[in-house]
Amino acid sequence: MELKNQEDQYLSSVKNALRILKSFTMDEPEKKVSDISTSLGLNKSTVSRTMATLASEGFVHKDPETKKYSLGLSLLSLSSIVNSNTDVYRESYPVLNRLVENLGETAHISVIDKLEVIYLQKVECNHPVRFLTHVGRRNPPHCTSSGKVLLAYADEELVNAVLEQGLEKYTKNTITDPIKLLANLKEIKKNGYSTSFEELNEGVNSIAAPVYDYRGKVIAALSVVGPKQRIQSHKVQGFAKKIIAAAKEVSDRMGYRG
Amino acid sequence: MELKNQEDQYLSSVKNALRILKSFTMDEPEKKVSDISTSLGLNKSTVSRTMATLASEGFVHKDPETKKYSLGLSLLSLSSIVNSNTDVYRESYPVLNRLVENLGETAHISVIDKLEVIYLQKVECNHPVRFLTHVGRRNPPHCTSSGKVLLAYADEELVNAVLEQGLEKYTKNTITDPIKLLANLKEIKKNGYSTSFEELNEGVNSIAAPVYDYRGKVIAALSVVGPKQRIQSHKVQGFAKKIIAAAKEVSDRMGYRG
DNA sequence: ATACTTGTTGCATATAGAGCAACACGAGCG
DNA sequence: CGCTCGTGTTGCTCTATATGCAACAAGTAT
Repeated sequence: MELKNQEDQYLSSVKNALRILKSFTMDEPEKKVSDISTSLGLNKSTVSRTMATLASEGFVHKDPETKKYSLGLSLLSLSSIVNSNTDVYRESYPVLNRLVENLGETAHISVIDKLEVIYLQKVECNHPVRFLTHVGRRNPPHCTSSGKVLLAYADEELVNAVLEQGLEKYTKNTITDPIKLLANLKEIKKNGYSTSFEELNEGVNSIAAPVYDYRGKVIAALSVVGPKQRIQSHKVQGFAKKIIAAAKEVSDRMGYRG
Repeated sequence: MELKNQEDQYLSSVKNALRILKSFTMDEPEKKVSDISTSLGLNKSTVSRTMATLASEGFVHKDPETKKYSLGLSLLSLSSIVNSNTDVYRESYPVLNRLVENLGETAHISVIDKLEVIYLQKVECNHPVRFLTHVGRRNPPHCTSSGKVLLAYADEELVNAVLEQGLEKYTKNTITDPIKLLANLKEIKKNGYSTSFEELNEGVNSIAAPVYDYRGKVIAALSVVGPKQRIQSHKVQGFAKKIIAAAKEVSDRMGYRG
């Protein structure tokens, strides 16, 4: 008998519901039944009934006036549980706090999930903020300091998968040549930290260092982000030293011995 | 024909999946298939297949070593979208920042959802923190300053529903007598702010004020929380004045004219 | 006023999903 | 070390569910 199709073993109506949830984005946080039906290729009665079920458990909320759906507070509740169980989340918090006070810039902890960088933890500086990042946000790995440091220490197959999905150009500084990216990753591993100079957003620079677990595996990145006026090229060495030290401290608290 | 059972119109396999997700708690962030099967009354093969489907979309994660499931990062991503669409979340942020700098204590924005208080926004002070609250956390409304201020301005039917679900005692200061709570709510409405003196957690005090939307409806609470050594009874008037002013400012930014 | 779009819901039908049983694997115990 | 028990997976069967169609209601646009 032929090998079973992987998709055949999943519950299709549950899949529908999850795909509907994931269709909401920052750019489109409110959606109509008909829009979802069109974009996901599902019958409008299917979408309507699935939405009613999601709403009954608080996963979406229907605006009674506009009839549009948005994501519901049950997701917020569950997300607060996601992190509570993550060692790096808890152990990094005091370290990020001190780093932010020390450097005066916003700091994050992030990991790679499904070929993207996702921010688990954020401690903000006192400067007026522009919501460039936030916990839960996903970003491409090839043009963020977090992403590049995680790729530098990652398995070759993860790196290859990222290269295969393409290196999208976000600014004039984005590295889109695979050969140049691989060279950059090698340099990052040598330096022990990575940088991104306006590679994802104009005017925004960041520096990141690897966080190790007790087995010596790189499991997260600790990064600092700010405007290029405050994170200038000539300051990078001093910032990097402190960021590496902070990442080392988080690693130590994770049971790393190196 | 008899009136249709409300539950009959929901998709049962989607309901199962959502109930499984909601079964995870802070106290039990990791669960086994058999535990979920027992606690939710579902067949273990049903739970197993539902979990596999949830995992395929990143809503849960299976630890390959322990075989235990925990909530996945897709929930974190989606939760970051939940708030981006909330006016009070965006408008309150700079106000909370200034208040925290001014008072030196942690501040929140919260709302009532399904008879519970849920924290939408949190700005932390520089004191060592104990993770008493976090965004997404739910708390009972009858013994938190946020909850009490929201109840004070709420419809009678919401207040009655809260009374009907019972007033659980958390500390020796928790108000468990409905008559006393209603009297307290009346006083809160008169004063324009509420307090909680160790009513939910020992040693923790908080003060909250109502946030209005453009129609003059109370849609959120702005609160400040800290240890009783720093938020003492004799300081409440001074703190309350600043908290009311901050809540007023958020209300103004929401289009409130009052 | 009419036409169109959207969302809901009754109904029919096909199949998906639930549950059973068997199996594989690992843990615990004697 | 062998046996027992618990856990999780998966093949299979059967029925109840979920999907889609069509009709309808309501709102919007012309």
